[in-house]
Amino acid sequence: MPKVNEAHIEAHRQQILEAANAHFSRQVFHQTSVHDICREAELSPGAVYRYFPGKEHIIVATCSGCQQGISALIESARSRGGSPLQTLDFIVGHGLKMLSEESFLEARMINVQVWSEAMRSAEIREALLTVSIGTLGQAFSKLFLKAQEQGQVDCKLDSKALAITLMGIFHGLVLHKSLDSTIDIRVCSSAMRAMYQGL
Amino acid sequence: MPKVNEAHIEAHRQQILEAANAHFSRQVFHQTSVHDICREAELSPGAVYRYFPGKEHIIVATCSGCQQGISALIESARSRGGSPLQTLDFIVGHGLKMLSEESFLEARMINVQVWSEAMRSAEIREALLTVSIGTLGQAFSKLFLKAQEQGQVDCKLDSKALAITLMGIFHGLVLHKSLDSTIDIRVCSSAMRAMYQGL
DNA sequence: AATATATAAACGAACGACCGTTTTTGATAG
DNA sequence: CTATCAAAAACGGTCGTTCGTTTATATATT
Repeated sequence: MPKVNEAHIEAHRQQILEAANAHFSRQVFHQTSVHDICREAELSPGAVYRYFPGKEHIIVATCSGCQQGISALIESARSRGGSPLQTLDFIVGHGLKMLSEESFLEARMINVQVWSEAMRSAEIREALLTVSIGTLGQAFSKLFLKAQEQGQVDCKLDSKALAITLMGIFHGLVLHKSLDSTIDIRVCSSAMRAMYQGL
Repeated sequence: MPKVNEAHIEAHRQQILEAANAHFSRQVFHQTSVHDICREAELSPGAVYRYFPGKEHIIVATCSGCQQGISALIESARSRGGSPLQTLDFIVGHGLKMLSEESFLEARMINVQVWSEAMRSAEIREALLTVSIGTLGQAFSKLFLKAQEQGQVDCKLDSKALAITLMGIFHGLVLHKSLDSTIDIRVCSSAMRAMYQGL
């Protein structure tokens, strides 16, 4: 058997990760065995261990991968242009809509699990701090600062605090929606807007 | 040896739970073995299994126990009296202070773990929904409603939505503080107040 | 062009360690 | 003596991982 091309390797890694994700949304990380993942990916343990050094790395890869939704949302909000407040409204509105979608149920539950894993693994914690808090927080912070310069947000409020609070709301709502998928979180948008738009 | 005193039984259960908590704040639930808990509690497995039917029950008991802080805070806020807004400010202020305390680091981390366990165990999920979201949410909801009746909060906002959002902030901040204990979350109080006090 | 060889990938049974739980045994207080 | 509690060894089972083997294909040789 000749050496397989680089793209094929990445495809296999992706295939394993998808199989892992399929299980992670039904059972928790630590209730999912490597054999489970192998069966789902239709691969032998030997093959899986060729592409990942161990179960821990599969988990870490999963954790890193499940935050692309937020990054993508910010990117699309940025490219839309408009005033800082409009950008914020866009992120809040579409963020809440995204979290409310039925198809995001699995992603939400995995996200909560990832938080727990971060309490254990420094690597996962770093990834979370960089993306989920770093990127998002800085984006929000800048937007609030700009909005304050334009007089659209109360200057007495700390832009950093506003950013942390807004992020907190999102993460909190992810948790609530994971615990009870029947609650409607889209009604929160007006409350969130009241926070930064109360002139 | 005759049957031991009922109070003694509860004392032993508490001792085991404390030993479990000591480990849970350092290692995750599923990384701490029953033997670890036994060693910490200076008890044999046989003794531990006399007071708990299994590891799962120890985890559930821990989960249920780590939400007393919130209930106590609400109770003390209620008994203080004052206007709805004052009560809210009291809860927000003292809640943030509580979360910021160094001694709450372990409790915070365990809390995040509990959320993850709720994705797996219906029993834990129920407990969380009842206390952490039910009790707290209803308390907030009533306070907002009263405040609206008194014209202290914008009537156009949905009191339920305000309650969910405010809870979300708290839970989100628990997560943030667990990931990075250096951040200052007390500055968020003004942002939180702006949300419901923006007349 | 056909065959042989080298090499990389995949398989899957098996291993060893660990974990939650049980059971056996001994100690002790009434 | 008896009933209760605790200690400790041990058990059954599972899990992550390894490794000897097989399979498949690109390359070299004739």
